[in-house]
Amino acid sequence: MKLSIDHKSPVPLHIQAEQLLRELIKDPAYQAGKLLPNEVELAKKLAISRTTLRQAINKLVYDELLIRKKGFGTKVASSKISSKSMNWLSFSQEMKARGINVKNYELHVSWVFPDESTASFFDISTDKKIVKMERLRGGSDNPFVYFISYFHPRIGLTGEEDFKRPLYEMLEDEYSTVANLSKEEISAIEANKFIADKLEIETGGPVLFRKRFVYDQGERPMEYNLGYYKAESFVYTVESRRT
Amino acid sequence: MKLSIDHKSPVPLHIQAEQLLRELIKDPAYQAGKLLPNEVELAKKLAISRTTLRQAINKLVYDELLIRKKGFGTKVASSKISSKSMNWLSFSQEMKARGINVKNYELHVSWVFPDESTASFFDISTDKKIVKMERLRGGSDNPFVYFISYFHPRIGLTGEEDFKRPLYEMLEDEYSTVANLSKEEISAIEANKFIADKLEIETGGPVLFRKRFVYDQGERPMEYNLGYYKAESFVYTVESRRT
DNA sequence: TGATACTAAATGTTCATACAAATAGTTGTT
DNA sequence: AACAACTATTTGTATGAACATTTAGTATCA
Repeated sequence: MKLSIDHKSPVPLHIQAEQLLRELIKDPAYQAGKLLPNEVELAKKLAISRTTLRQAINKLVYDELLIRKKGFGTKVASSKISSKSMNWLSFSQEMKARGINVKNYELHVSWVFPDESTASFFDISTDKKIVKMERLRGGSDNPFVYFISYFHPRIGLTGEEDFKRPLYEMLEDEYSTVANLSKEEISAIEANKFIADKLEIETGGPVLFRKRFVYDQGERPMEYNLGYYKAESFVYTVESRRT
Repeated sequence: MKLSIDHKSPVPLHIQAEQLLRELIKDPAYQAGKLLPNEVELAKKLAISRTTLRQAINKLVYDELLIRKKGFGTKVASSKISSKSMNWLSFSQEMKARGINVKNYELHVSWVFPDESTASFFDISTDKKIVKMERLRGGSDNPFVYFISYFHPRIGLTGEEDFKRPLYEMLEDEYSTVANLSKEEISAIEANKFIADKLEIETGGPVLFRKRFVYDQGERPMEYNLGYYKAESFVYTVESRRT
């Protein structure tokens, strides 16, 4: 563990300083409430300007890892929150764990032009086609979720893959692409006619809508997933703990 | 609405700039994706240094209200109200951080007999009254969430507390009760007549429903909270990472 | 047509410097 | 002992300057 700054590295100094601080504050003394070295001294020691050092500290303050007190000092925030929920089961695995047998009602793969928001997330242009996958899935009696997935062209999907396999397993095996981070947005919406037909409910009825932004190991966007869940049949659970 | 900086005000310039930007980006043109004026020009126009202006912009970028793109420009991030770290911040604090003024439309505290599931969660009998709090809250124009909270008798609430204060702050200060673990269930449901009336929507319309089971440091149940969010106006966000 | 090279414009990084404001402790006074 | 005034330390605010890097479009050339 290097606790110094490399001025020749292409990595910006404030990023290096931030990482260094993240290591530094693991020290039990700091965890116990000891004040960090003051900014002027620390900047001098690291051979960077106070401005640059503050940039790093600010980031950690934003992230609620550090607390500053004007005229006094900076210390580690006591009870840091970590709302990391483990939600890394695939849909089919998740259902299996609940004792529900997943049935695929529809599966459709196509090449389409991405819309604005999709292109923006992938950071590509809108006039280059990408792979889109649509799936209608559910229990043995009736469908209860409609998925739409878009994949980043970087992955190299052809559209001819075996999408009946668990998706992330296939991506990992065949394309060395591993999902690492998922940002999700859950909301309640009215079913439009299309979705209502698929889920066999009434138009205007409640639907749980989940957007997933999935990133690979390099924090690069890899999948954009939309899920429309029939209300009542799906509950999203989250567990978060103060540590 | 003043869109200029007062250099004589005791309010720091970067705070003023931040507030000014929050107003500025309400402009439909910016909401539609128009780039903000570039930093050098804008700083000159506001008669502050670029460094100070960047400090303000950085704050909004961190709050996910703005998106910067190196070599190109800065624009508004298109997204709705979300509850990113809502898990551990109070509702009002979270809204405040996003520049939304929270209004309390209704507040009602009462002593009631718990129903079966509530009593079961608290592990108490159903013939002992507990404190129930109901709140209708929202923005300046209309309500968008209805909360119902039940508290474990162990806490010792009298029902006479100042519920206008941030809830967890009050519980910590007055009753030494600290929330430590939260289990949540999110689903989409149809609004029944009662909820529809409160949220000013149609009966049967979509509502995002969140159940929270909150535990204290000793993992003992302390609060049971039900939240009914008006659809479209609320998005629940979760971020999870493989570790 | 299509690839390549260039360029203006914008954000990103870094520095040195100065003064303001709050804190916690110390010193002085009653 | 209680209160007030002072002080050293530390973070907060603000400036201006310079150069790096990336982007998106334009111009050039094969």
